[in-house]
Amino acid sequence: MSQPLPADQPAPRGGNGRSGRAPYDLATVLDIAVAAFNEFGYDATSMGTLAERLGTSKSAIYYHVSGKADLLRLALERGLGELEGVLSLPGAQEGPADARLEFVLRGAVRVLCEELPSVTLLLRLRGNTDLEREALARRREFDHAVAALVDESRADGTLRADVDARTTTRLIFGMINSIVEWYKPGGPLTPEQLADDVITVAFEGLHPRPSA
Amino acid sequence: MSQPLPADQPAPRGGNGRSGRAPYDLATVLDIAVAAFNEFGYDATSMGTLAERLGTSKSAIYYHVSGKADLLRLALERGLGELEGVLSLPGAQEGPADARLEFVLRGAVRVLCEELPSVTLLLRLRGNTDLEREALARRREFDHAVAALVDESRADGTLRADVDARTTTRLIFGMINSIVEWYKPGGPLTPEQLADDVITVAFEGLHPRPSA
DNA sequence: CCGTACTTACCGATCGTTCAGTAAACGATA
DNA sequence: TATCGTTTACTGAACGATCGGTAAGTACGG
Repeated sequence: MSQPLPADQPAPRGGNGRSGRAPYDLATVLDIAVAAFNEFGYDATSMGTLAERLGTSKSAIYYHVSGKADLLRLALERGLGELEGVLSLPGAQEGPADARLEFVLRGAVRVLCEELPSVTLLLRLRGNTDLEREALARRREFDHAVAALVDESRADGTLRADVDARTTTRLIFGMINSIVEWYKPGGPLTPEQLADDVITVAFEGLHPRPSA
Repeated sequence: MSQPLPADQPAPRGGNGRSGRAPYDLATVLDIAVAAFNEFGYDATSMGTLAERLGTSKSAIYYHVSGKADLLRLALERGLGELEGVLSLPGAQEGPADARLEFVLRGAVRVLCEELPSVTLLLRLRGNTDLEREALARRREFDHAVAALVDESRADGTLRADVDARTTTRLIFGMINSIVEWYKPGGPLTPEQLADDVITVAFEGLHPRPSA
């Protein structure tokens, strides 16, 4: 059960024992679980709470997943997969370094907004277990790829060189990653508009430009 | 025991029962606890782990504090107090809005670096208990004060107006708050240098300026 | 009558916390 | 200086609650 990410089961229709409600599929259980993990924190979320929110018993969850860690694994896989996918897009591999950097940053903002719950979970990991440490390692690889683009852009003269490259990368990621703390999908701010704002603030700063 | 923050007890000297080691004071227990909370997360840190790191028994901790929540409360009080202190400094209350904004942002960076453990704890709260929610409310008040400075600066024309003020404030805070995820005190990067870098990136952006 | 999707009942482990007891140091007294 | 009572700073065992997870049984559609 629940290995790589089935994405969609054949849409079960029948009723369960007690009521006319449709049975849960893995996606539903996962959505509820990730939402709860983000609300209370992974460790502070009990399987009992999850069951309560699903309207079932604790053990019913174990029919769909092998355990609490499995829920975390599936969620992290979704977020990390999408994030890594940005790097393999053509816009991240062709063209001048600063254009690729902007493309990847825009892609990161887009994935953050589209996969908000799972990426939120990913960004709050503490590395307590092997599973968490593996996810953090993959996240760090993504950071390194962006850091490499920053280095290239600095060498090209399209990025300022009076601030340390490492610091620059971290501050920019800090800005982007903080989106998960306040962005509400469906609100007035679209992911595209937010990406524009992030790029504007990151590259041009808060001070008004004569050229802009 | 352990009410507002005694700051320093009269430095006990005697040995305890089992060895020649000096007894712990509240400050030591608090330091170890906050470090562990930041490493594993508050909920994932057990009193047993704390005791192990202190080299004592679980119950010994209860001689110094009333419980796990008390350790959290004391740590949050330290971080919040320092952060709020920045707002009452003269530089935050006199002069043009953009200068006050820069002063507060520099102050926030300084407090983050100086009180790294307690501020880190503060920034990772999920609001599961009344205690946590109260701390989050105080943190939000600080954010609002900065947002007001952003509004003023925009009205003065010293901050760009083509990005939403709320978004601006959040992105800047995202940048600054992310410092707790990677800053190592005692390293080559001093708090002052870091504050300079933050101000540079925030106000002037990553693109090189003709004027700079 | 078989697979699906649960149910109730329960397990051992661990959680934060409490409690009774105590060894060592200190201050006062004689 | 020897003795005594108090305070300080713990120890070790145990508490009830809750944790993640399991075993066995079962209603229902096909």
